[in-house]
Amino acid sequence: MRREPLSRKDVPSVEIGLNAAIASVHNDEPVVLIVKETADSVGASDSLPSGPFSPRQHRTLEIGLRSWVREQTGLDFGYVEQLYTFGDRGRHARAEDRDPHVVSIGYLALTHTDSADDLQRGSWHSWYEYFPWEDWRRGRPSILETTVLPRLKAWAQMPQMHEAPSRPIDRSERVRMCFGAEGGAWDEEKVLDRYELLYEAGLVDEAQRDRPEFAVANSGGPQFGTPMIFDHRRILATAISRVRAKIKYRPVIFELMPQEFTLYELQKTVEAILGPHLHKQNFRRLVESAGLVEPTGQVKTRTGGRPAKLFRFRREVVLERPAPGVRVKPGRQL
Amino acid sequence: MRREPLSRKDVPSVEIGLNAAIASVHNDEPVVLIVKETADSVGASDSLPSGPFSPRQHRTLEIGLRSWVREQTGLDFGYVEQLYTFGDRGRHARAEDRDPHVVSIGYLALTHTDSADDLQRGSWHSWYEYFPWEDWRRGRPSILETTVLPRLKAWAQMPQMHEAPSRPIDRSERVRMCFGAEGGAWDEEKVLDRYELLYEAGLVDEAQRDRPEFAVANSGGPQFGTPMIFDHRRILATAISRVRAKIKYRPVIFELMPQEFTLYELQKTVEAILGPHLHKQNFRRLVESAGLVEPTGQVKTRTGGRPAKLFRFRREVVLERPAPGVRVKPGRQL
DNA sequence: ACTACTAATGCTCGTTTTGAGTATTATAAA
DNA sequence: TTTATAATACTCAAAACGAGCATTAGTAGT
Repeated sequence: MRREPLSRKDVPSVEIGLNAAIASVHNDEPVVLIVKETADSVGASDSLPSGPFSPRQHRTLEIGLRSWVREQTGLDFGYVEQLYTFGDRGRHARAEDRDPHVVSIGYLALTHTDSADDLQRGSWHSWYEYFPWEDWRRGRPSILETTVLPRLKAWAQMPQMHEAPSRPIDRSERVRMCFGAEGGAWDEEKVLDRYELLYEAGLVDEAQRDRPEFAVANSGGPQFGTPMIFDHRRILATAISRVRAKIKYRPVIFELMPQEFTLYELQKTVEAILGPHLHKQNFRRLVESAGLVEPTGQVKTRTGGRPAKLFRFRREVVLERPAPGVRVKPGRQL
Repeated sequence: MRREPLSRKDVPSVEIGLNAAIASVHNDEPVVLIVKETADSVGASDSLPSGPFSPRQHRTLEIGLRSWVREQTGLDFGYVEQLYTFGDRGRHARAEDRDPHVVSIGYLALTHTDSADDLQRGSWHSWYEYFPWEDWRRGRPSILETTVLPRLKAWAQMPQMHEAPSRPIDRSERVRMCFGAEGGAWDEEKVLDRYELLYEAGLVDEAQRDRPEFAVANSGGPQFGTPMIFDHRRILATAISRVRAKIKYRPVIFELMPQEFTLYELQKTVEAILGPHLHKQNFRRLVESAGLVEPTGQVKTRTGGRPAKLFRFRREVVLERPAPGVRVKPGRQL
């Protein structure tokens, strides 16, 4: 039968939280803008700039987001895109905690900053404080062998009493899929999948916060990255996944660059995001032949060697090519 | 200064609408599940299955979505993913209409159906009823030359009084970018961009519904596709964009296939989604060498020619490859 | 001024992937 | 048996890619 319009009193209404993962790169280190927020009972937690959406004051969701960020940090950013809408701040948070229910919408913003920009509040933190296992800048991070994989394997071996016997993929398979153990390839885009697996295994602090009944069995501790308030670390993981995927088919990398840059600076920025593994000459061939950049005619000296030509982003490329981006192949090996 | 927690009475709360664009393919025609809904004042409009999210009854957003779809159509689907959260049902709807404010979350579901499946309510409609300019199955659709592009070009020429003089991209550029006029390539993924441009130009009926002051100047009429209730056509456009993009790097196409299928049936399904332009022999080489499928050993006779081997989806491929999908190049020409 | 060092840039080359054919084979229908 | 139709097999050139060597134009030190 057909659904009757709900009367005014029955409209189920919820609060909407807007959250911004604002990413930048500071001398080859990928960073995110963090504010400290006082959560209930515990001390100040790392938090993304965020605030509730109030339709009376904000004409659109994005305007609301920008005004919260401005108020909390003083930053005005350019590029922003919506990431995902999460239905519960901690996925396993118990029902009695959720009244009123909060739905959080995560956004990704990209911005170029240099030391001249002053934040009123908040500070830039490396991504890898929150996701140390994602830091492949100096090769495969040792935390994988010493901590992450052993704990995950132990979890995969645990008897699973309350779960359906015919799960589509079993725990070991999922560990292999997310972390590329035993011959599987490491996929730098699976940041969210890895975080969610660690959450499900009860290893990240947020899992113990949301499900205290598992705290003893699985004490994770700080070696699983710095925790964040509510579901903010999950939003940040989503943001990192999205940037890593998106620079391959959209020219969003230039949102992180100054107006003029050398090709090597561009490569270093890409590598800060994806992990370092690009062949310098081929990278240059790639971005030039794709028409992503054009020389400004200027050069930058004091590079330590031969002066480097300066380039700028060719905005017209979006008119010419269907999927302009730094088209590095998925799943290259390092 | 820091944001104080809002008191219970001040919590700005909104209604959340859950909307499902459920896609399938019925003999090489891409279809979406439509229900008829009575909007205020006008008659029954085409609508996506949808309903409000009520946290008391639905543990997660997705569970809420599934239960509305089941109630309204009797269908249980498998694969679903979130698309986007829209802050206003019609983007330019006037403020006084939005109380309480509705935020709609769009979902994409993919399902295989055959004639044996019976819907309790609702019916399958071709995508192209709503987006005739997207129908490239018989070459470039004539509606582009006869109707869409002339009207858009007229709009691009219009004096733009109230707009900022330094718009980053002007109207003509945007028409060219979205519709590939004058040498630009047609990008089959830009379904949403094209719909939003037509909305902004006041050509689709929804624009006139939301902004009656433009109705006279821009009467669009039914040649711009069948309109839908609220922002449902925008959600459908988002869904089509997403499927068209996603089958290229994730094996979601198999959600639309039966358990066993021939390679040509698979190709026809891909072409139903993307437009028909694939080279048969190369398509076969592509999916086989990517390990996406494996032969079942059976053959299908009465194909009209030589019997075709039957294949099934190799689920293991997601463990092996970082981005398994039908990796057709972006922006191939037909 | 000359030399050593460094990083940018230019170029080559073998391999892989892709696009576009032609040729062959196994059925159903006439 | 013939014919039509599609499935399947194979070929080949062009383009893209990965990896390396070679050259150049600066800086810093003598």
